[in-house]
Amino acid sequence: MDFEPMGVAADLIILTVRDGSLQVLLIRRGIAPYKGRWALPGGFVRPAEDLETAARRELAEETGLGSDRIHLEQVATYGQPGRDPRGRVVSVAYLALVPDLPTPVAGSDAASASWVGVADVLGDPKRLAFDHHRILTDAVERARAKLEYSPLATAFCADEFTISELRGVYEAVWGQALDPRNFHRKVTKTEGFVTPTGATTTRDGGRPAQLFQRGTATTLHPPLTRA
Amino acid sequence: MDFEPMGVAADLIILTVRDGSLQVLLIRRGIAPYKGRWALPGGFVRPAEDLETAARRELAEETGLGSDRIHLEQVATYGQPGRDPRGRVVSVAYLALVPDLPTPVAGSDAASASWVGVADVLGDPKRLAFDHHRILTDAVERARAKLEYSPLATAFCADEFTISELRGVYEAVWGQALDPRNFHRKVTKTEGFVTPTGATTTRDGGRPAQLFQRGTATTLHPPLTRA
DNA sequence: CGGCCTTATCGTCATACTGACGACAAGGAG
DNA sequence: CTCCTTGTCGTCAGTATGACGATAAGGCCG
Repeated sequence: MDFEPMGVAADLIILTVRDGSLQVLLIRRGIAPYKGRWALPGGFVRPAEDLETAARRELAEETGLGSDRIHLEQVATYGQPGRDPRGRVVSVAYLALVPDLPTPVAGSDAASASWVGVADVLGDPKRLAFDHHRILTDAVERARAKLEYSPLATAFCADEFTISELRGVYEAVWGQALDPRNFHRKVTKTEGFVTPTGATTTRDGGRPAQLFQRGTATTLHPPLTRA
Repeated sequence: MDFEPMGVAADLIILTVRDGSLQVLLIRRGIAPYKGRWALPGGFVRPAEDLETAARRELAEETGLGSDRIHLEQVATYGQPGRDPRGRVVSVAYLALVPDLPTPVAGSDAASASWVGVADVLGDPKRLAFDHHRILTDAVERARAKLEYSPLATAFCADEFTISELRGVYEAVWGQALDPRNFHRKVTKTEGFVTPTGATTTRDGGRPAQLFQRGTATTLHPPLTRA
């Protein structure tokens, strides 16, 4: 064994859909380097801790979401020398998709954490500390791609949701309007995507809509398509 | 900065298609731990080295393929405590797709490296050292998935190839026969997938076949479909 | 209460793509 | 020359998609 020891961190890209737009949870750094800049939440992996465990711990610390039901997946690992001025740090990025939280940022240990529109952040490559702009870019692209062929959009929704709410997720993530009628047909006819609960709601206004929950499918055949 | 230093390694899943089957390059370990067992090639990332640079260096050492044209992509990172009995080692896995090499394993520094059928290896969870069985599983699934929506299959082919050779790649990777006529139609009608060179060859026997090279497309719309 | 607004949901139709498979082309082997 | 092998083109029916009309069923307001 002859290796250079390095720091290993888990960084989180926590996405949600709020007010019709895709938003990411960022923290404002209180200390150098990049003091005062926005950054993705994250922290070092502890000695006896698995990578995903570290990511879930950070997620719980930042959002209060300790549930195992939160969708969390590894996106990529970034290890360019010099990406962290403090030393050689390799960062494993995890993507978390959470529903619109009642409590914006509960139990956060970061003094200033807040939801920021993804479009705004991606539009300004200098907004984020470290190489977090690239990490966010990659993570968002992953999320966009996965909506096509997986039922992952439901991870942004509450346990029960209407088809329009689900459509709202697609529109927010893809930044593109979808035809309500074709979307409805596609979603309800794709085996295992959603299952009706039998109940209805009028919370979206207009005619009462059926409520659905996530189905059992893990992939969508055939996929939904972006423009 | 308060972190536990860890070793960071780059491991390679080098895949090729030979004799109609998907094969992976493995080395037989000469030292403990797991002495005598098969393992994925790999090694520690050097202090001033980027992760992908480390992976390309290992690839060149194992196969003699130093070309930038070899397709190399990061798959995932594995960091379970205890996955390496020597200490805390986090491993970043890279998937490499190479054409059928004239020289099987040139310039290898590993005494015994060889191509092994992926199906055989995956069928025996105890064949590989460390958590390499899982890593290989993930990498192969990534490769299978990417053939659907990207022109990546061409990475397994020489610069010029026939449609049947390309089909052979799909059949080997997916382990499934495809209809030659429908495959031909699909590939030649998908914009930017392949471009004819104008030449023909009879190396596959039968009627002379047109030769093609990779096109410029990066994704296939719509994708090819597995069963 | 009745009309209007909003969203939900169903239906139609032309077009595109796919899977199954017939048919013919064009070399090589014997 | 004939057969065998592989390449390439075509046909046809079934399925999915995009565009969009039409109707359903609540809430709101006067």
